[in-house]
Amino acid sequence: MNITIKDIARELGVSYSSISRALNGKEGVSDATRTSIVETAKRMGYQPNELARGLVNKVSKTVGVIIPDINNPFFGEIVTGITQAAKESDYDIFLCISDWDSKNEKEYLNALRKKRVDGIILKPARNDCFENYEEIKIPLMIIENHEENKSHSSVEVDNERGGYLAAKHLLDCGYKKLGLILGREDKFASRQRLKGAEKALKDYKMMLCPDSVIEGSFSIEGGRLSAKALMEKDPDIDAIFGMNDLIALGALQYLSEEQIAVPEKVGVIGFDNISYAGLPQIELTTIHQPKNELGRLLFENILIEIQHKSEKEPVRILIQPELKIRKTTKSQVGK
Amino acid sequence: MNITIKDIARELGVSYSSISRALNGKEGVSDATRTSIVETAKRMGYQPNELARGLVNKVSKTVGVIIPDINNPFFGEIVTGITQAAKESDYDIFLCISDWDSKNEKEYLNALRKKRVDGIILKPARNDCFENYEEIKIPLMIIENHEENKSHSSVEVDNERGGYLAAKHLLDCGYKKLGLILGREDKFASRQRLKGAEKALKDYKMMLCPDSVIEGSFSIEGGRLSAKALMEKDPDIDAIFGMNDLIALGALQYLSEEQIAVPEKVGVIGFDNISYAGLPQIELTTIHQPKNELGRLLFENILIEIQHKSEKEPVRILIQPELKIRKTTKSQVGK
DNA sequence: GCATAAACCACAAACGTTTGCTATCATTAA
DNA sequence: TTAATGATAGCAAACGTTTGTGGTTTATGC
Repeated sequence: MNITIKDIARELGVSYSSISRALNGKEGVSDATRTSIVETAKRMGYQPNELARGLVNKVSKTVGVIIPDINNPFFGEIVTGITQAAKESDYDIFLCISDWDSKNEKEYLNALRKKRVDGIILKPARNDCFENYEEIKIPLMIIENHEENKSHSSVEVDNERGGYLAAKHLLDCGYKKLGLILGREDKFASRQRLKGAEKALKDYKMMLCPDSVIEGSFSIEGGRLSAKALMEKDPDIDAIFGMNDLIALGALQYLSEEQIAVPEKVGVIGFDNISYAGLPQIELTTIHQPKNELGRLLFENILIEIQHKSEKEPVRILIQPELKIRKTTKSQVGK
Repeated sequence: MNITIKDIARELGVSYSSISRALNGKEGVSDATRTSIVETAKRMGYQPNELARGLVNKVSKTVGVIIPDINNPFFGEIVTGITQAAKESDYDIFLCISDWDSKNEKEYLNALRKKRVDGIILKPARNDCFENYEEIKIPLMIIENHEENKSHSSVEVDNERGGYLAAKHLLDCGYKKLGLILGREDKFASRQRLKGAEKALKDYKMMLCPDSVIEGSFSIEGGRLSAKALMEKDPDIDAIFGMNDLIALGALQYLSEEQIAVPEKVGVIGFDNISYAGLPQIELTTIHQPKNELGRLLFENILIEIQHKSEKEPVRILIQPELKIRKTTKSQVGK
């Protein structure tokens, strides 16, 4: 059995309210008793029961993080950023993997409510039914929020701008016919990036034909399959923009299988800049997202929401992405 | 404020003990009151306070997981396996990242104790001071336990066998002079793998010269640096065995920078078989560990320990690794 | 030496549950 | 009709904390 405040009280012959006050640095105990309490608490190996504390304080010093997939390094790095920031504030995090399934997401949301977490950081499994989040009365911080959800705070990269940068780069390289692979798991972010890409094309007086846009899944295998479908439908495509690096990696895999030269015949660009994209064997051109920083921001802002729970306007923090040119695209012409 | 059992009791005019019994499926309430209770509980959106339940039940339905680095896909996949298994048993997991630092590990261990987790799954940050774990009176499941720690259960791959398989494969390919890069973060696993490698060499009447064994860090950059140091010290080395895939990836990076042909001039083998090792651009030969399964086993066994907390002999579960031949080693001669 | 204030500390209620015990009531058997 | 039985339901204590209130001691000033 764990030793409690009462054990210490009995040991020292004082009331247990004094123990609590002494250990929490509150006034109302003399220095003498305080030190003796602190000392014997340490000697007896006392560890406060956070469940009991949480019950009376209504604070659990815990936040929940719901992400779709920890094996996607994009989320891995975000989680790293979150945990680093959390540790500095003595928070612990519940990790929940939704596997891109809103049913799981809902179940986790419920579980976290029962565990009385102070806040939740969430990447929506499906970015369309954010009405679900309304009934949660816990501070919520959303990773890549849907445009129309004005009632929750969020942190995200400027997806439209990222899409613009990617497409513009491809065109600057001299590629003529772009193929896009969207992610079916996150239609919203994908569409924003698509929107940016269309803007870039328009700048160049070009248009996207519907056949050049395809939807696949956010994984290497998904990217491979989609690239295959895309190229078989339209062999003239000479550049592929994958909505995340995993998809781009899959496209690269398909092209290598078909022995299509990259970047000469076909250029490839991704999104996220996961660490493996920088490997010398890969050298994927991509749009960089500052993932660790994103994680920190997420945690720091949920902390603020927790502290000013009452009323605070939701914030929407937008980070600027950066084009990271590597070797899966040709060097830009005329530069 | 969250609605409680008392609110329901007031609403229905029954005592709150009945509410508890009804909602937990215990006997002592008639079917009629039970259904009416269950119904209004749902209607009012009641969510039990798990902190309060934990306080009286002394069970939090929570396990802590302490790993060094979530960005290493090896741990990412283990965590995935753990969370999948945990979800099936309605457990939530606290994720803690020790960053290979035992100070952090200790702090997390303490935090988890305070939060009254039911069990802890832990990859030691330094596999040498396992005495620390003695004082924790919570069921513990160790990932790759130190040989001499007999007092805690563990799950691990047969590291010695894995090292043997790796070295034997290199020799079977015709490589003559092996260089090994150990991981300084996990000296114990590294040494076991080294031991296996030495055994293979002995089978071939060969020996390892001390200069061919170097210690680096478990990261791509660490592998690159170590490979460089190794080859500069002894340019005759024609095969590198990295103690994890990250190190091997770093070695590959160095070799590519120096334009040394892989696998013709130098062969490379890793350990873990992280997903990126199978990419067509990489095709790293490695020793496969069934990471997802490992995660499941870890959770299933901690559950058993939790349930039979009293006295149960610690178990040591050993999984067999498998050689995964790809393209960073020559094809085996005479086969 | 006494009144007053300040400092210290103990008591008890509260947080939201679970659960052993007891009281009530209806049912059944004698 | 009565006593015994069994099913329901309520009471209250407990889990380990925090904290408002009030009581006791000590110091302070006159």
